[in-house]
Amino acid sequence: MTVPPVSRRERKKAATRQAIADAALRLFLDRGYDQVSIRDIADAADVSTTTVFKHFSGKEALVFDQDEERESELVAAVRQRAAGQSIPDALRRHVLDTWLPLAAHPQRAAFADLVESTPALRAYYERMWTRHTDALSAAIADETGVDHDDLACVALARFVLEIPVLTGGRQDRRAAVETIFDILTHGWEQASRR
Amino acid sequence: MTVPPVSRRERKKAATRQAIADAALRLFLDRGYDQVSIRDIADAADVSTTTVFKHFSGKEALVFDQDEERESELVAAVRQRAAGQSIPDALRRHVLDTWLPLAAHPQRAAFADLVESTPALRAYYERMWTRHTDALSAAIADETGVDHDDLACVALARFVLEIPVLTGGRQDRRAAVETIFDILTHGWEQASRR
DNA sequence: GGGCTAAGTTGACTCGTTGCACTTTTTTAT
DNA sequence: ATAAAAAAGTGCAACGAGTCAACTTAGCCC
Repeated sequence: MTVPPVSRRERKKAATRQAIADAALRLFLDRGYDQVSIRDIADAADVSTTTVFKHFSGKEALVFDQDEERESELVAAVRQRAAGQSIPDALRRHVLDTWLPLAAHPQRAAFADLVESTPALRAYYERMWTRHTDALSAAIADETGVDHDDLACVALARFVLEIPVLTGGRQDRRAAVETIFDILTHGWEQASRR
Repeated sequence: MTVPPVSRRERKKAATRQAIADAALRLFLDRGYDQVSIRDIADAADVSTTTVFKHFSGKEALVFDQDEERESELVAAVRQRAAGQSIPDALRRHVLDTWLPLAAHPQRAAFADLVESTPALRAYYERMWTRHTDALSAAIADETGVDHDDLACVALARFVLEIPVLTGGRQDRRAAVETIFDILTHGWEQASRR
């Protein structure tokens, strides 16, 4: 997975970052997002408030600690897809194989509740995904051999990234993902038939 | 359009609201969103900062003064569509006829720049539209005769509401809207064939 | 050991936003 | 018409998020 930090300095840095994230999540789950101030978190992690912001870009980022690398995985899923596989199918596979397991984690229930019940976190969560629209649509356009800002590619990318939000809180997530991809696949085939 | 306020009180209220919105827009276009504080706006409109928040829910809402009634129009476009017209076609008509003229306004250029160049405003703009997902998808589900939380309906609603963001800043907006609806229409027909 | 750099601290500050207590204006009921 | 209720607005103080600049500390490298 992630390479363990080498120097003592980097190890300590990672440790404080983790301490902050842990304290934050514990307090959030305990009291609710809005009832916890940055100062509370800093105190619990035994650091100053400014240090918190040195490690995290804002209060919302404390909740979604393990982001990153999703974008590159997504782009890779398109670029290195099996020969003869269509782009929507490659994305479908990737979503089913990679995103679904994440949502299945057991302790995820309380976490999902927290996000769902806090408007600021809902908004941040949505943006987190759609932020990758440009990278994904560029990859799709490249592989399709069309212009980089081709609208059909942008739309496909955007709609795929909308999946976590749309399927969130459903009982049968797998079926939900399939439903969306049925729509996207047929729409896409039509659009690229020109 | 909007009925003129009846009582003197409502007239005055509307006047101060307008004064605040005008001052805000002027200052924003002049100096940029982040370089203008609520206190600046309050001073320019000659009211107190608390009064500003009595009229607007937050700083971002000052920029998008004329929201509202879009949701009901959208729902009506689906519910009262011409006999024999499919739901995606009705939505396509509504988007082309109602949303495109709005984007064509001349003074809209500087305004669009402001929104585009300010992350907080971009985010607010996107939420503004997707906020209507529930109402629209409920209408679609009703008209289709399926369950209220049918995923295909939610997806269609969401994707339609994504159109302003996706087509923003394109040279030929009309063509862009048509492209998206081509995708959605074909996907939808497939999904509802069960 | 000594200099360099990055992590962390401290405290003051800005800004969005809310709560509270108070005045003024408008509406409504008597 | 007048008193009471309701609504709009004001001023002020406060809170929390986030930034900034100056400083201390600790790990790194020669």
